[in-house]
Amino acid sequence: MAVKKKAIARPVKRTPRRSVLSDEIYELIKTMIFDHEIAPGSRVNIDALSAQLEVSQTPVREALARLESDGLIAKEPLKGYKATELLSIKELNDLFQFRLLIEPWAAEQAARLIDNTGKTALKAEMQSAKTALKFAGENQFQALSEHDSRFHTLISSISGNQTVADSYDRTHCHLHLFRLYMANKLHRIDGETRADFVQDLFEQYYQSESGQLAVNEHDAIAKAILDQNAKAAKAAMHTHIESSLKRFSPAALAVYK
Amino acid sequence: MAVKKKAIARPVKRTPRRSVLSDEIYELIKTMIFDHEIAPGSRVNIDALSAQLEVSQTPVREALARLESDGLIAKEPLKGYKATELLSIKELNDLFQFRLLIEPWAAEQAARLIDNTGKTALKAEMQSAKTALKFAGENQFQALSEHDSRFHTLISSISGNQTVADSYDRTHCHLHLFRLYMANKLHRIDGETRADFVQDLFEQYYQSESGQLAVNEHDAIAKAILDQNAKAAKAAMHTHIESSLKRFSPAALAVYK
DNA sequence: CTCTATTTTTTCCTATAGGATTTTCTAGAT
DNA sequence: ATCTAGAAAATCCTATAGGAAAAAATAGAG
Repeated sequence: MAVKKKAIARPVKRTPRRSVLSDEIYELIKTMIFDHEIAPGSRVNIDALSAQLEVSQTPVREALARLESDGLIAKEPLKGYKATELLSIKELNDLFQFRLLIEPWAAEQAARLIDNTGKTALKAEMQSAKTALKFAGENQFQALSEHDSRFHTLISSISGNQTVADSYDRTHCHLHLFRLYMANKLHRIDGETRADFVQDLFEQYYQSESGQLAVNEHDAIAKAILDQNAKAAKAAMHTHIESSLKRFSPAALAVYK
Repeated sequence: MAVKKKAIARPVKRTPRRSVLSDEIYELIKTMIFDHEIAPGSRVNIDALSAQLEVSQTPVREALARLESDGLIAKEPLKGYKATELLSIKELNDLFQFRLLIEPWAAEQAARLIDNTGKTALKAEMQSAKTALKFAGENQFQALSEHDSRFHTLISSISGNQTVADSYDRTHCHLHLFRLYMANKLHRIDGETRADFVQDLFEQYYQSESGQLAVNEHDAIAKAILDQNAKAAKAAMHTHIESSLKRFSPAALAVYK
């Protein structure tokens, strides 16, 4: 029954403590990489990072270890961590080749195995895509990019094969693609004319006609899956990925030229 | 110029300090999972583990975070880490389905792109397989299992697509298969007759005729790749994986019956 | 002016202590 | 005898300090 009257004016920084801190930090750092707050190839200082995020080093180290497994951070022993570089042309092609091996099959299986819960989720996701198209400029890119990521993850999940779904998630392909986009955006701020050109190429991918085009392709995939037409779903996914690479390639080439 | 005469009788446990400690710990714990020193489904106590390995908690926590990304350890927030369970029948099938998507393509590409360095490595690996067949009993299983793992990793590497090779490595499929084998071996020690039956099924996979069979299939794959016959390499790999699943399935079924 | 060697600084890496949450054990009541 | 409630123990999770190694900077000699 001791009177607990410490009354320390402790800053209320951590409100109710929602979950595990290291998981939060993991997501935070991933977002920082996403947003180029941690630039590709730049070194990641553990002390500075933990100070900036106002946590101890331990959760930061755990998060970095996981990000290293994900291939987003590279560790050089006794030197420190650094963010991985942007995808090279070859790596971009490799990534899309990998997707061609995985995703058409996943779409095919999804068409075969989808249930009512899955159908509802898929319909809702396509609805959000149409909403996204109404935005303009940066918002549209952001919204469509997020839809794109959720769409592909959803299908690999509906495929019912967790191994396949996990292997797809671990490529973090949308994160890599978005980083390429961001790299150009930042170049543009520097006022380089070449970058303007590249930027336009990127915007072709999601915005205006091409944005509509990507959503149309998603629509074709979704329709085939909802109709449980496995063959059509597989073909539509294959076409979509190849188109997607074609839309990306010139932009990527320009970055490395 | 102070006389540094501390002369503490410190135990010489860390000889020359070869590399990074957390990497060492990562490999150590992975081996412990491999060998069922950490049994499937059992809890992993950080305090106990760090005491046992004679290091602090930090490198252990880093290693566990990476193993969680690998899917070998599961973290339940505020409850602790535990080793993942053995593969279920469905997960076993999913894993082999995944391999069917990846590996035949990898073999095909390997046949197209292999250079002299790759050819030398592949020949050497096949030589080691023949040596492995000379062993008996447990040694043979161990040697063939390790050859099997190296063989598949080598081909995915020669394919030239790092994304594909990484995604294959991260499935840790040989580790999972070996854990199934070990589970039976331990059951057998308990003297259960059912386990004896299962054990026999497993030994059919690698030992005696089946051991020879697996190596023969590897030989066919290697020959096709060395001949740079892409189509044959793809077909041979496909056949091999399907055969492999057939050899494993009855054993896995028996475990879960 | 350039190269080398030493000092300084940075940064990783490890160890230990304390707070918070969950689990387990014991005691009491129905 | 069984179930519930409270206390005790175990364990995870976070924070901070100190030691070790490598990188950077500076000073000196050629």
